[in-house]
Amino acid sequence: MRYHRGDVIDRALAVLDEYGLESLTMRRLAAELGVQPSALYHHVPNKQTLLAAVADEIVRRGRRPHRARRWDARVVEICTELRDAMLAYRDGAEVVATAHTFGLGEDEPAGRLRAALADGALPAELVDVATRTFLHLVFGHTNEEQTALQAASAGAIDREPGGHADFEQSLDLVLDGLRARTG
Amino acid sequence: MRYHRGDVIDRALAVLDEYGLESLTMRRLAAELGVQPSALYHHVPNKQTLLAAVADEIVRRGRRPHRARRWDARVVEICTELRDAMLAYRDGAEVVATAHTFGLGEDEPAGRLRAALADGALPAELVDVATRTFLHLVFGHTNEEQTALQAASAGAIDREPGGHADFEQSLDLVLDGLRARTG
DNA sequence: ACCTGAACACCGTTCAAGT
DNA sequence: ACCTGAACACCGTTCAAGT
Repeated sequence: MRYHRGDVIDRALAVLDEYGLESLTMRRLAAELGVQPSALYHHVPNKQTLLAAVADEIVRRGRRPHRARRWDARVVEICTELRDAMLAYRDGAEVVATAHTFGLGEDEPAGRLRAALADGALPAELVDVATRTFLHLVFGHTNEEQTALQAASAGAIDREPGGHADFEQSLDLVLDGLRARTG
Repeated sequence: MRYHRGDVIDRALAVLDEYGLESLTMRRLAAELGVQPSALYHHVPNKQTLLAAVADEIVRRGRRPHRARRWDARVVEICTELRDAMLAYRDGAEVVATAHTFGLGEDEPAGRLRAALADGALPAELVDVATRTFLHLVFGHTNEEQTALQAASAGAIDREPGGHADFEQSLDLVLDGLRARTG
C-alpha cells in the first residue's frame, strides 16, 4: 500500500479534528496509517514541519472567493476568512497561530492583508505594523473563542465566547485608527 | 531538607529562564530540587497548575508603580508593564499567554485594563471588547518579538523584531479607535 | 525508495511503602 | 506530612536491516 506526503497531511487533519492536538502524535498518526512510526520520517522531516503543513492545509481549505472592493472591507474579509478557516478544525487556531509564530508555513494571509492595506493609501511604514496587528487580533481572538467553545462542550461553562460580534468590533477599532490616518 | 510550594515555583522560574520552556519538565525540576519527581505532586497538583503559578509569578515580579493619570496613558502603561514582565524571562510570553488562554492564574492585568478603560467614559459594552483586544495585542506582539529575539540569538537571523516602537504604534491604533468613541 | 524492528533518551502521573 | 522507588502508559527520533 503506497502512500504519499499528501496522505500523511490528510490523515493528520482527520486525527486533529477528531481527537485534538494533544492526540496528534507521530506514533498515533502512524498507527492510523497502518505503518510504523519510523516510516513517517520518509515523508516528513519532523513533527514541527508536519504541523506547519497541517496549518497551511487548514488555511488553504478555508479559502473562498473575495469580492470586497474597499480596502477596509477587504481587511475584514481576509480576517474573517482566516478566523472561519481555523474554527473549522479542532484546535485549528492553536496549530495555525503556532506555525505563524515560528515563521513556518506559507503565511499567505499576511501577504493578502499587506496588499489590502497598501491599497488603503497608508503610510508605508504603517502597513507592516497594521498587518501584524490584525494577525495578532485574529489569532488571539480565535484561539480564545475556540478554547472557550471546547471547554463549554466539555462541560465546563466558562466565560461566554464573545463570538463573531466581538471579533468584528475589535477589527473595527483598529480600522478606525487606520482610517483616521488615511487621506 | 524541607521545602515548600514557593520554592518549587522559584526553581521553576530559574529553570525556565536558563534552559527554556521545553526543558522545564517535572523530572528536570525535581532533579534540580534534589528530589524524586513524585515528590513534586505534594506541592502542586499537576504541571498545568505549576505553569499557571509560574505565569502569575512572572507578572507579579514585573509590577511597578503606575503614575499615569489619563485613562489612555494608563492603558499604555499597563500594557507596557505586562510586555516588559514577560520579556524579562525566557519564553515568558508563551507561558503567560498560555495560562491566560486557559483561564488559569490571577489575570490581574485584565482587571487593571478594564478599570482604566471604564474610567475612559467608554460605552460599557466596549470595555470588555477593548480589554480583550489589548491583551491579544500584548500577547501576540510580545510572543512574536520574544521568539524572534531567541531565534536571532540562536544564530538564525529572521525578521527584525519590530520592538518597542511597533508595539506602541499598535496600541495607538486601537486607542485612536477608542478615543473616537469617547466624549 | 520505502518500510520494519528495535532501540535511545526521554515524558507526566500514580501509588504502595517507608519515615 | 512528606518523600522514595517502582511502575504505567506513553513520547519524538534514529538507524541497521530488509524488500
